[in-house]
Amino acid sequence: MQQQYEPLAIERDAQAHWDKTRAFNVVEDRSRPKYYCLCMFPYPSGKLHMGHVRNYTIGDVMTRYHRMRGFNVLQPMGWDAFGLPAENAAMANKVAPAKWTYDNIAYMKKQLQSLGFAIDWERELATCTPQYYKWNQWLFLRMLERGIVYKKTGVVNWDPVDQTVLANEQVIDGRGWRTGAVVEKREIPMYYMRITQYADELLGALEQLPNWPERVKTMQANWIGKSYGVNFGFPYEIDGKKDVLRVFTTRADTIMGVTFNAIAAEHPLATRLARDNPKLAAFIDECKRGSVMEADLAAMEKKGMPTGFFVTHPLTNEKVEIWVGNYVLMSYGEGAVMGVPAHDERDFAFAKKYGLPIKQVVAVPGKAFSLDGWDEWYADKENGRCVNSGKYDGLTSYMQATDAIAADLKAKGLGDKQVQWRLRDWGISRQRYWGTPIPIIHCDGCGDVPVPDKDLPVVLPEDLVPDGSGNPLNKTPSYLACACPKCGKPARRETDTMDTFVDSSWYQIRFACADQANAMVDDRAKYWLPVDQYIGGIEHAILHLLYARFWTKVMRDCGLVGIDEPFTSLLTQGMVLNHIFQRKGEKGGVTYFPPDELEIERDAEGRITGARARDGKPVEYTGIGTMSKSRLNGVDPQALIEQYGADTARFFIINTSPPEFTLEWSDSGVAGASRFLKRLWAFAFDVAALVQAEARKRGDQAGYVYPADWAKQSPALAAARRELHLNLKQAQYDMQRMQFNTVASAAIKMLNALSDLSKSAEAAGNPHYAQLLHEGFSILLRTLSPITPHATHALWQELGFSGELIDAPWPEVDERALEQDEIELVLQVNGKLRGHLVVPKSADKAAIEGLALAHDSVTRFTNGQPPKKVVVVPGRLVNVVV
RNA sequence: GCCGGAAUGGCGGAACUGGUAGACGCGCCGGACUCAAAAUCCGGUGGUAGCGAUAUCGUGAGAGUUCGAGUCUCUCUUCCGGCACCA
Repeated sequence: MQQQYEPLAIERDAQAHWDKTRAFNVVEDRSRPKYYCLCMFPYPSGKLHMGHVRNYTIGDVMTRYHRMRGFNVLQPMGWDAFGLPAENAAMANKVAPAKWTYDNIAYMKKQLQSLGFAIDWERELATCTPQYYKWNQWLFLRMLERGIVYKKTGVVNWDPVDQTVLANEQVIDGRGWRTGAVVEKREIPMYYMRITQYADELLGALEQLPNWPERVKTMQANWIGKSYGVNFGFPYEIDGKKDVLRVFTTRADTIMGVTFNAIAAEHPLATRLARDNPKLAAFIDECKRGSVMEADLAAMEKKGMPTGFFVTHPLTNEKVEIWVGNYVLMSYGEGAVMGVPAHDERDFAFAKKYGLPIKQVVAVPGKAFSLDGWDEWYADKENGRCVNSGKYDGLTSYMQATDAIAADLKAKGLGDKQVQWRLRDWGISRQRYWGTPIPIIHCDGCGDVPVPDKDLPVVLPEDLVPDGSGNPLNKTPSYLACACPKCGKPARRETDTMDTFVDSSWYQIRFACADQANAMVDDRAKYWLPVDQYIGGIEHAILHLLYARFWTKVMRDCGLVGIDEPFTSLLTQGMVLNHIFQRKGEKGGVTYFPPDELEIERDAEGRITGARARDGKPVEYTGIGTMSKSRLNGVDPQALIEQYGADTARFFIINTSPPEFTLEWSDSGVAGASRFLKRLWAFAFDVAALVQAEARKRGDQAGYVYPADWAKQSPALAAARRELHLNLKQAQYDMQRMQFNTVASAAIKMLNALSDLSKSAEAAGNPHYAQLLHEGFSILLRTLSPITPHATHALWQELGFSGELIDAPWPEVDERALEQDEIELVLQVNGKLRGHLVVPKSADKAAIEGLALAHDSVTRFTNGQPPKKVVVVPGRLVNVVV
């Protein structure tokens, strides 16, 4: 072994060893508790970025730590391999998406392996393989049978030049990203998954996820958006036909105050009324156009136009005019709202603007209603009573009146209480090539026919190269042509593919049995599921995590898995940030500069003020932000590993910030991490030499019997050993609560304590000094091993510890090492620190009080007067109150 | 607007159940080694006053509870994230 720290060689050897011994390949073992640690799998975009490295390092620390604690740990890895970027790359490079994707996977896998993650690579999967997506198709068909999948028309972005459907991210300022053509909205048939059927459970079960971050649960709850109210209708007659205008309201108690109704521009009634009203038609057009401009939406002025058409109030039979309002959303509720200006702030503003009547129907005692301006209490649900409301007068408005009014509406057959959700069903059809084929065949005679199970998978041809003008599957007769499974006549295959969120909704389940060719899941899933710890970016807080939860519940209801929730614990890691440097051009353009190519300038206190580029000219410092390609402030993990090694990269990432915080990149911080590992390495070799020399002197190799009472041997040794075990105790606690940065700190402190001891005079001649270093390194290397597995693996052998480090148990704290014969207490007078007091361990409260009161630091402040009170906190402090 | 989170030295951050604020790392300052630089090692490093022991102020602001508050309660400010003409 090299005395020089050469991370690349050390890491290569350790990785080769783990690989050869299949160290991280796991099988079900009921004799041990299992621990399934999963990081969100990467999209194979080409190469790893620092966010990946951080994500997988955090996961690896957890994996290795739990392994040491005796768990049977599964950490798998796979590839979220379908998706749009492959098609874009294909167009740019004229390579098939399949080849591009598989090449990227091969490269990124090498990168992951060079970081030394404890991954079971035998379970590796890629979602773009038929072995995987067959089961997307299979479950799709089961969902179709159960009515969870259904077909309806949906709106898509249509590029009229390329004759293709665009994803939302391909629409820039309302225009196609390639053609610049104004994007049109088109209605096409699509498949939907009835996630709304599970809305209640998806919302309610959030409470049973105590180990999910609060904000993720809140985001999901908002997204699902449950509200209680009443759905009812205003009868009307048009073209000789009777109908009702349905609205949803959370304030049914204010129905008696309705003075108008507003409907969305896209509402069918609006379309009908515009037929004989050109002014209205123009207004509706304006509304539809306006809504495209997302940015203005929030600040948009509330506008409306009367239609001259009246509906009947269901309880008073009064006539109520319909308005078209630009603020009414077609996509929420019924696309129509009742207008109660007296008790809704927005309606109030609308009524004032257009001179509509305002009718108070709720009163709060002691508050006066005025038409002059809005007051918060007008919308008070808690304290109001109904007024001007006929038979409802006097009822407490929200509770009693809502019930009474809903009952009356129900009796008339015009409405009832209803729960309204913001959540929509999940449209999964994508008019794209690089995705899971939807297993449907279109037959002129039989309609849409599901592909029979025996014909699965419907295999996606891998040699097509998209050119941007629509889905290439539509131009591939060999794919399109098929026989109808029902009647046998020639038919046409569906060419839409599934949303890639489908792929990632259940990969965590497939990892349990990735090699199972005959079923979607098998019994092994029962052992491994659910995932004990899931780790990934906050950007997936809503969609991915919600879809995965939904999918798990569907699989449960199909009898495929026995769990309700896929992820027991969730950790959302923070983003990786770096400094941003730029120079503004004469024409206002901005040029960015990579931080590592600049001479950084700092002020007297070390703050960055600016920089100088290689051309000698100044560059402006604009602060920190996420690493991004466009801002050139990304750090390439590959270069980092090549320069410093994986252990340094891992140690820096773990040590610099807690996992959930953002991580600010710092080149000097990386250098610091490297310095620590070099110091560890060099000191370990000194210790190894000393230990071997001692063993030779003793003439036995049998190892050590540590002395029972270190304190008697030497105060310095006892103090160092105490420091060691104190830090171990801290590291243990911090591992449990996933605050890994302080685990790294504890390891540094352990090394500092041992190396300080090596410089003390007391250590030199002490017969137990080598023993303490030996014990110290056995603890230090194990504490550090989840973070920097390679260097610790090599040093474990160098120091002659038995077995392999990855099989060594997590070290145990020796509580006796923490005990002290004398304890230093903090002396406070009136809560302020005034000095320190050393007392024997055995001293009781009275004795401590006596010593404290006699202490100089106290008598200085007491002026001989007796104290009002003395607070003694055992083992901590004495506070004298005067 | 609503919901969630946060605010601690020059910087990242530590302080678990209220009990020595600033651990550890980075940066900075000084020193050693060197012809010199890099690397490495040693020492210092919240502000103010003082040669010093020490005093005093100090965890976004203000109040409160307490012998004692970064930590608990209330009010406010700022920042970050999410959602939102949601009926």
